[in-house]
Amino acid sequence: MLSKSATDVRLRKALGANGQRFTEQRGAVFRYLAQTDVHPTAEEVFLAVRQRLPAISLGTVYKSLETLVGCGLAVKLTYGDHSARYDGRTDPHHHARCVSCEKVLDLPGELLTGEIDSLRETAGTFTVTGYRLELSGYCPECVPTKDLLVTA
Amino acid sequence: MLSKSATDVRLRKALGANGQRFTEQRGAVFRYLAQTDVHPTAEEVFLAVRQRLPAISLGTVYKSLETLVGCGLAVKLTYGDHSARYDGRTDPHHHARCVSCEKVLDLPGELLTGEIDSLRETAGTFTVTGYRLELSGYCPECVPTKDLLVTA
DNA sequence: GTATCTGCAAATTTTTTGCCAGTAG
DNA sequence: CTACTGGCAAAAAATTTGCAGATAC
Repeated sequence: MLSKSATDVRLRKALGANGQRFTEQRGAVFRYLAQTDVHPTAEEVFLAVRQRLPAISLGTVYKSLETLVGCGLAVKLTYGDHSARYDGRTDPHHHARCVSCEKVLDLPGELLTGEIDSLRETAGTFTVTGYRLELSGYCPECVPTKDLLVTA
Repeated sequence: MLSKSATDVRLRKALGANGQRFTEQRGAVFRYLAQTDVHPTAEEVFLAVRQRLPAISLGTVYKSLETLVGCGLAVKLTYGDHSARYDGRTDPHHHARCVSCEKVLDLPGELLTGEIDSLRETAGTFTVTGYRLELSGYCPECVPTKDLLVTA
């Protein structure tokens, strides 16, 4: 994990490149995203960041998250039924989502780079700029018994 | 495309297996989903189905779609910013989403079955039950010029 | 006949927006 | 200085829910 100042430097640089300003709020949101691996919702980011910055509002968290996404410092993920989640890791990797507790785990990425390239060809006239791969299933804590798996 | 009656038979069978009843509304929603390839939102399904069944309500469309998903006759997809979309194709295939017009196109599937199996191993103690792969980019109608691609 | 379903409207949930005061550069 | 931002609260958008009457089986 990067130190606070290194994280801030990265943020300032990315914000500057996009004509945006560094603020304490954006710094706190980014610092939280960069050091967690739980892929939090906007609400969860709000609750966490509020402990350090009690005056921050949920609206500001939404605005800050969108700013980070716009600067390429975070990725916005959406899943089946619930609210959007944000991922501070921008290097290529995949996700595994637990259909029971909705937790999202990271998987080692780049495994499919070659396969994606061949799929890109099958896409024909579609211009591919990115992709997303996600496994679904049960995390270790939520694995149901065999019986439940069959009947459910 | 299946005839209306064959589609209905499939629906009745799936509903019955799940202890649910066949209704005109569910039939109309499923028939529409089964014959389109546009991955409509609930609202779009509502507008389309209402032409045949003017009295149907948006709430009923939401309920019907969830019922279909529960019976395995449709898949619910969610994307970056907008509302959920429903896919009546249940055979394995992938999607390509246009980041400009938000259209969702189908891609030939099963190309990655083997790769997913190896990824499954890297998932460790996570029990994989399914996966989703989606390319993002520009559809033929929305491809920006090279200049725009560089600066945007 | 009776449990399930529909239509309607109200309620929830999630996210966005407008506005004025505050602040970064 | 003077845009760009944050806080607040209202609004919008998407989806869910409760209930009384209608309907499938």
